[in-house]
Amino acid sequence: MTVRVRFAPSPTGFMHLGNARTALFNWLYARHMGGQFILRIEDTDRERHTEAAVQVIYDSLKWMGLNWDGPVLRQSERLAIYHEVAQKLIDEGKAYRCNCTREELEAKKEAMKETANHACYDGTCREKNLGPDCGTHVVRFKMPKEGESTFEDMIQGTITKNYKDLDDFIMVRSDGMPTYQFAVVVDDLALQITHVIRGADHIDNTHCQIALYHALGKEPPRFAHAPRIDGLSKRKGSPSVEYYREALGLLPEGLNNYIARLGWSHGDDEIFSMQELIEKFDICDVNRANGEFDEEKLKWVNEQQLRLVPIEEIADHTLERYEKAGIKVEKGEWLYKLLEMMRKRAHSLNEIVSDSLFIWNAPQTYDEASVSKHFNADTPALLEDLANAIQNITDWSETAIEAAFNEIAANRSLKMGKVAQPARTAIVGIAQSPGIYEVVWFVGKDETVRRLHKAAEFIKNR
RNA sequence: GUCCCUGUCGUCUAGAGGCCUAGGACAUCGGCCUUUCACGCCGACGACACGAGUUCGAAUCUCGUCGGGGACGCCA
Repeated sequence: MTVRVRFAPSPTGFMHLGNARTALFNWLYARHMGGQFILRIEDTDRERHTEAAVQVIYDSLKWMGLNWDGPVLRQSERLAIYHEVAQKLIDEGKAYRCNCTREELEAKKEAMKETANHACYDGTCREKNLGPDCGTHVVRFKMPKEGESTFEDMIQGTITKNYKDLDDFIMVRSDGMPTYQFAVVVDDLALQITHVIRGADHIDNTHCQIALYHALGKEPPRFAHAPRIDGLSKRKGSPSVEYYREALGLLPEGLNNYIARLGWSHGDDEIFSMQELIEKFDICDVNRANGEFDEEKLKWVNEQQLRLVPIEEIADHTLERYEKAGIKVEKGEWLYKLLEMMRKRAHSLNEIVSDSLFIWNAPQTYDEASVSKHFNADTPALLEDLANAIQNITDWSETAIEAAFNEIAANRSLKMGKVAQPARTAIVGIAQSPGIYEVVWFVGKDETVRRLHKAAEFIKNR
């Protein structure tokens, strides 16, 4: 039997990192097993469900590289089926209508909290056999009263619960919409889902759902409940995928790698390509305890990925960012060479772009600390000599540029730092950049010469 | 309150009774490299929650205690 898993988010308007990991685990398991990964949108009820919110899910998944198989299932389009199944269960005496009002329920629940240790529905309508004409009503599932419910979770192991602690949960609301609890089972059955991989907050629900499967005469799928990710909600903006893509400028491989390793591991391995993740991931290897989110490590993992992915991909991710910065670049050898230079030292895609803008934009001002450290009365002459040496270069290569620098340093008996740092400050605006020869090469001969003279003037006029 | 799950360095984890004086990674601290920043390299610090068992032997098995998380919606 081929593995069929699904990711079933409700469109809340942003992709929470916990959800993203659930999606990743499902996707990895499907790809690892040669199975299928289905996307389902849980949009029963809820005013907040907008198309924009649905689009966020698509965008996040696409960016992460988690492609889904087949059409997307929308719960809102399946109301007839839910009603049909509900009716069948009522006819078989496995579900019943309940016309208790919310107020009555509320009161009973309060009363029960005083006397009993749990607050289940008291079963007022359970044996009434109410017909469709009983007024405003919901449909409840008739939960077994005796014994216990047990299942083997692929991550958590054996999980047991007494039926007496389980409720006659509502399957169909009074407005006719199915509840999550009910719709999941109907849909997972329709989609022939074999493995349900989701967050651990659904563990208790699982017993209800398994009871439903049995009532429908079906075998439940296998369940795997992944632990939660802690430490996200306190940080502003950071729980969503968009934040890591935009504000932090991460590579999807970086986020995926980190998120996969949070709660899952493969020996001492830390860095995985997507392909390696698919090969090595197994849902059984996921840990049981909650994990604490650590942005520092995320950044480090991302840095490693920044050095590993194909340079063309780095280009794809930076093109738009350059455009936003007002720079027009095209994919090609020159850009790849630039990105190779930048990726070795950058921590994010954003940094690759922002730290390389000096190539197009001459410094408007000079960093104060760099100025006081590297500019002095002798500097103008030095920079002008250097400008002349560079002006005389005939073959524009890094070797030639290096030779020019060496010549200046030798003539003046200066250590290279005494030449390179003032030059760097003059050309970049700050005394921090990639190797100075590379920098000069990218800035270009004429522009370098211009900037050197300009800085010399600046120092003289101070 | 009731129920469910969970507990190895600050954090992510390796570990499936002897290989563990507990390994790796991030962070931190120190050093090296170097024309700067960063990278990289080397080193240091640092944990089996606690208490009883079982066993020749326990981080690994059992029970209890304490701690952490979750569920108790006509939300998903």
